[in-house]
Order: sequence, then C-alpha cells, then structure tokens
Amino acid sequence: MTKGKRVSPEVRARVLDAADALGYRVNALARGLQGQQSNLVGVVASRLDTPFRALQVRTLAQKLLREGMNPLLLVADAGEDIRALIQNILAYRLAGVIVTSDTPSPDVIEACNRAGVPVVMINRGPAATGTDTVCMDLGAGGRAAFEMLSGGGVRRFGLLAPAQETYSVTGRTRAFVACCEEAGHTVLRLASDGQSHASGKAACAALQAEITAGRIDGLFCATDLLALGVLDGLRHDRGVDIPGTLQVVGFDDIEQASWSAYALSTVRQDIADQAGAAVELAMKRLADPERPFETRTFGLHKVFRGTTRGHAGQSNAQKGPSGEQRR
Amino acid sequence: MTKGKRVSPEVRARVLDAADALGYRVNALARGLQGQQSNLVGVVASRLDTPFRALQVRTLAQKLLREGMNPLLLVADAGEDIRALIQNILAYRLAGVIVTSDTPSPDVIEACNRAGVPVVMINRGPAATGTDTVCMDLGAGGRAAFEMLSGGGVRRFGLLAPAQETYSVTGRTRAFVACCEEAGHTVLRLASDGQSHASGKAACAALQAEITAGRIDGLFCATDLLALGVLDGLRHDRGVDIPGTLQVVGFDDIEQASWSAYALSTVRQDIADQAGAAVELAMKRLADPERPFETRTFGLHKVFRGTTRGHAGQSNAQKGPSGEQRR
DNA sequence: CTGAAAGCGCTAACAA
DNA sequence: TTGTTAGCGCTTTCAG
Repeated sequence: MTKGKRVSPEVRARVLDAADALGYRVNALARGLQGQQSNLVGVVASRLDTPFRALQVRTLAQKLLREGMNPLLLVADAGEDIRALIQNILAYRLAGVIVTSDTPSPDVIEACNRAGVPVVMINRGPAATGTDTVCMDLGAGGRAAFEMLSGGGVRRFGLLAPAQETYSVTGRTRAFVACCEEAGHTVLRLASDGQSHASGKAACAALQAEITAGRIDGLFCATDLLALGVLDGLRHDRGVDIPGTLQVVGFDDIEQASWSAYALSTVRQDIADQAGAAVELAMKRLADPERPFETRTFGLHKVFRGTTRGHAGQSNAQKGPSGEQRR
Repeated sequence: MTKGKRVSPEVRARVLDAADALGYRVNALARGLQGQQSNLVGVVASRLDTPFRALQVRTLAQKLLREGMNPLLLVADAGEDIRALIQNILAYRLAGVIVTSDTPSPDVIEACNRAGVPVVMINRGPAATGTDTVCMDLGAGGRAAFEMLSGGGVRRFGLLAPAQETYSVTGRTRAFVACCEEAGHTVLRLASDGQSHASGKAACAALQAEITAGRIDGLFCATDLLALGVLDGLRHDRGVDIPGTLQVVGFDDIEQASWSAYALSTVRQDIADQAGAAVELAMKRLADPERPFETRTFGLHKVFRGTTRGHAGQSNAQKGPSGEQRR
C-alpha cells in the first residue's frame, strides 16, 4: 500500500481489490506514528466567512487534497485562544502549516518552528523568521490604485483603511500615499473600524462631510468589502453620485465587486494563483527540507468598472500576463 | 496529560509547565492509534466559496474546535473524486463526519457507515440510513415565501430554481408550489442552470419576457444568490421596477441580501444555530454511540426588506423565537 | 502510589 | 522475492 513501493500492477490491483472487499484501509494514525509525520496540513485562517478568505481556503483545500494532503482547518478569529489551538493541531505531527490569518500572531509561527513544522505564509510580512512566503507586490498595488484614480481626473485623494492595519493593508496603503505625495497631492485619511461591509458603511457619515466640504473627489478603500459598504452608504443611502462626485477604487476583486449593482473598479489579486503557489511551496519544502526559503511575489491587475472614470488602456499593473515573479 | 485523570492541581500545573519548557506535547497520532480513534472530525462541504457555505463551515469549525475536536476539511465539489477522498480521511479514524455538501453522494455516508464512523447531515434527506440530522422545516419555508409574496398582492407567481435540484431546494420549492395551488394560483416555473449569482442573471432574459407578457408579478428564487443575480439582471441592467413591477423573495438570508443595493426580502435560515446543533449531535453520539438517531428541525423567519410590498406583521414563519423544534 | 509491560497498526530493515 | 522483527509514543493493566 505504501506509495513508492514497486509491485507488479497486476498484484497491486489484486491486493487493492481484496482490501476493498475486506473493508481494510491503512491506518493513517499508525502510519504517521511510525513515519514521524502525518499527511495533515494545518490551514490557519481568520474571518473565513468573508468572500476573499472563503475562496482562498477553498482553493487551498482543493490543491492540498490533490497533492494527497488533508487540510486541518484552524479558524483564528479574535477571541479564540490561538496559542492553545495551534498546540492542539501540532500534536498531529503536521506535514506543514499554511497561514493566511490576518493576525499570524507570531505565536503561531514560533510554535511551528519549535515543533519543526514548516510554515508557508500568504500575504504576511517578509519571512524574517524562516518561512516560505507568498505575497503580492504591495508597491504595485498602491500604485495601481493611485493610477486608476488619478487617471480618472481625481485631484483630492482620500483613503479609507482600518485603524488597526494588517501587514498587507499597511503595505498597499503606504504605497498609495507615497504615490499621491510624489505626485504632489496630499491625501485625506479616514479610519474605519474594520474591513467589513458594515465598517465601510459606518464610515459614510464622515465621508459625506468631507465630500460636501469639497475635500475629496476620489477614494481608495483598502478592501473591496469596505468599498462595497461605502458604495451602499454613499450612493444608495445618501444619493451621492459615483463616479460623478466621488470615484472609488477597491482592492482584491472579490466576486461581489463585479455584481452589476456595484460594478466596483478595483485592483485584483489572484487568489487562486496565490493559493496554488502556497501549496506548491509547501510540497517543495516537504520534498527537500533544506532548501533555501523562497518568496513568490504576484503582480496585480487593474480592473476598471463603473466607479472610476479613467480607463487608461485597461492595462495591468504588471507586464507579464500571469503576473508572477520570483526572487 | 490524559483528560479525565485525577491529579492534584498543583502537580498538574507543574507537569504542564515542565512539558512546556521541554517543548513536549502529546503525540495525537500515538494517542489515537492506541485509543482506536482520533479527535478529528471530517467536514465535507461543497462550494465553499459561497457566502452561505462559508459561514456554515466557519461556524462548524469554530464549534468543533471549542469541543476539542479538529475539523478535517473535505471540499466535495463536482469534479473531485469524492469516493477516494473520503477513504483518505477515513484512514484517520475520524471521530465523526459532518456533511453539508449539496451532493452527499450516498457513497460518502455508506463509506462512513462501513467504517463505523458516525455521520451528521445538515439539510439532507431524512436519515433513512441511520445518521443524525439537522434540517429546516421545508414546508414552512415554502409557505413563508408564498405568504410574503401573496401578502404583497402578488397574483401571478413565478419560481426560479436550478434544473438540477438538491434535497433542500426541492423541498422548499415543492412546498411553495403547493401553497400557490392551494390558494388557486398556478405557478410559472423557470429553470436556472445552477444556484449562483451568474445563474440568476442568466435567467433574466427569459424572466423579462414573462414579465412583459404579463405572466408573473412575483418571483420566488430558491436561493438568495440566485435572487441577487436576478435583481442585478432585472433591476439594474434592464430597468425593471422591483418591487413595483415584480416582487422578489429569496431564501437563506446571506449577508449580501441585506446590503442596501439589494435589500432583498427573504426567508431566513439560521446557519449558526444549525451548525451548532450539528456539532452538538456529533458530540452526543460520541458520548453514547448507541443512542437513537435524532433529527433536529429548525424553523424559518420571514425577513421583509425592499423587494416585496407586504409587511404582514414581520412575523416569523414559526411560533418560537429560536424557531427550533425537536422530534 | 509508583513502575513495568503489553499492544494499538504500521513500515523499514534485515534474514532467509 | 518472502517472512520476521523492532519500534514509533501512547494508555491501560497489572504487579510491586
């Protein structure tokens, strides 16, 4: 039954049939025990009910399954005792852990390191701690947002981002601000209380005040969900003309951004590609634990829809079609 | 370290500290091997990137974790070889399996039965095969949709549902049709090619024809996602007045249904409650494998928003506040 | 109460 | 090629 064993195909088939008839199946627990390792991979994710994360985890799970690995899900939302939970699953001698949580609480990766379990991070800080990493080109992301807005004639830039920023939000946000300032514009910064739709909506009162005061005519929202909330709060509930009075750009390109009622212009990151790269990195490390750590950076694509006025060539933020780079 | 052991709290603390310092942690593989069972629970789900399922799985995972169980995720979308996958995870001597897939391919539950692993089904057919089950009151669901529409003055009823129906869609759909006919109305039935937003949108051409022909003035969509697609295709893209010309009711009450741009009237099923009940049933069976199979039925709530005109008391489809019944 | 030993199901190594 | 054996880390049992 062991994978790499050489048996004549005929015998193999016969054995498999017999096993099936007998209802026998290898005991993965025993196999793992003796082999010092299971084929379980931890997937730690936060806010799983968010469209972005849901797609990410789905893809991750699917690819893992295809590689013969089984995804052990760890929801890492605030309020859970992550330290304890990670210890729990580490007890299964995981083959690896993939982290996509917002708050990768260094605890997690430290615990994994101490247990000798390889970690792959998605959209987290640079791998100071010795992990493989998949990330996007944060600089290009912020720039893309800026260009989409400025290409539409925006002069007074606004930025809406959660007060409590994550690595990836901070990155895109900073790059955006840098671009604006480089172009000689100041940017008006508003803080939301999270990155959900509700948070976006809640920010609209403040937003409207700035609009009527003539202080912004273009807004970059750190997250599509946030942008959608803003659209609902501003366009639908308050009758603000978008993109007439205010142009809006989001980030991620979740499915809902493309729904007609929103038609949100946004900066797309390819979730499926990233997830694929993450499991690929995990498998590679499994095959060769000593290989140098690798980080794969993905490019971003401008997606022009109905909330901006510029359509400068529908170009990508990135030359290559797939938008993947390595270093 | 064993859970039910009696040790003086002082000793326990000391041991735990020492273990921590040494980086020791019980090997769950070994423990499972000797105990004949892991504390892994399989969660088989399809279309994980759908808002409904994402929330369901998130809640499931969370509650499982709280019970000290670890969720092993199995994405069961079409195209995967479910038979093989389920065998794979069964190799881990699961403590149980929770199925929320659309297509619980009897294979899955048969395989579990043969392996002696208890199964809990959510929104699947009655447990002919000996499983615990969580479901909703299908009859009440269809009725609620009918009442919401008829309460708004609808006379010519339409129904949009996937051609290929699942257990739960069939149930609500049938009940809806039965109510219409009982009230002396015929219902115009349209088939979509799935239950996604895109499917709903794709159905709009046909829908518009029926509207202009004066054949429907109220539509029940088997799924919120479908309804949202219809709203986009009809209201936004074709300028149909909703609820003026057509009233629409969805089913599920996913988050997006409440977004201002849609404000979809719908029939709510409480995903979190259902998920909670599912893990509760699983734990109970674990504690007592011999107990009789149980099925918990949940009620549904009418949610009146902007796509209907009747607001008949905002009442629930169900007496009790929680809407839970047992039998 | 503490200590020793058996055995869970598997695979790798070694012997025949 | 086929058959035996040791040992993975744990818990339960039995002896001291």
